[in-house]
Amino acid sequence: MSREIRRTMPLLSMSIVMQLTELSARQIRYYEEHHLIEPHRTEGNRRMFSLNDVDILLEIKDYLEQGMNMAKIKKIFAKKSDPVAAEEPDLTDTELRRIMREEMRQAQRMQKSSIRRGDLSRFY
Amino acid sequence: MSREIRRTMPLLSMSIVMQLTELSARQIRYYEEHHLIEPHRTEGNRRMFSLNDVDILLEIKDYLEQGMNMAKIKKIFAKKSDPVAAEEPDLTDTELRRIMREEMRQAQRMQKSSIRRGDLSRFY
DNA sequence: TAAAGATGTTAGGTTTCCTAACATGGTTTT
DNA sequence: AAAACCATGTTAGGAAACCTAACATCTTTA
Repeated sequence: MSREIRRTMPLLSMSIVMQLTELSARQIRYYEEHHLIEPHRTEGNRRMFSLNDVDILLEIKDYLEQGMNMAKIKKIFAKKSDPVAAEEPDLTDTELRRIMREEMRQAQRMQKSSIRRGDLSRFY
Repeated sequence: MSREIRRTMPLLSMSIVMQLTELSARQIRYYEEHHLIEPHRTEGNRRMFSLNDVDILLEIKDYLEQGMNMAKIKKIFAKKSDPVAAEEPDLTDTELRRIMREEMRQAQRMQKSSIRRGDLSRFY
């Protein structure tokens, strides 16, 4: 049957994606600006999202809540879709510096959290 | 996770249901009038359909293409959702007569088609 | 020929979405 | 500390999609 629902079919309007993800329209459009999603467009230029888009948005939301910034998140997705080309990123200087900063922050966070998780406090 | 997509979640706007089913908006609204579907409404009164609604619409379309009329189709769905109460239908006389007519026509069709399938023509 | 059924079409109004711009409150950078 | 940047909010003006209600049309039935 061709009546199957594919993850990439553009089925969903802005409003329901907002509901499903609990993101604002502004946020969703902003992430599109950064090419993290590329929703389909109707003839009348309205965005139509796929279930896949929703998944990506939820992932983005998760990263943001963990304190990552756009630059870092972009890098993650770039690595996912093409782990090789991700070695030599074509990012602006500013973005690069941001990423490195974020990288360090993440490292710190990992330390802290793993201490909590593993309860290594006895070593201090 | 509550991130699961349920068949009954009202996710789909009119336009994409039109695409998925190849029915006109007029038709879809008409079938709603006859209570074959009951799409959810947004705060702004726009219909939102579930995947389940789409299935039902496709089923309706199928029946229509087989030559059934609304009255018959309604009866089929009534029987499905409540096979017992379907015994004593509270339909208008007109609808009832329509159904009986349709019933006979279906009987004829069944005969014809089963003849073709089983190739009983040798008995004639 | 008139009634009923199923769908098309049109009109006028409302909701949802669009882009573009400016506003804002944190962070960085200088 | 001032300037720049990031991520998001907000607003304005316009267009697309949708709504209901009514009338039109074509088939089938009475």
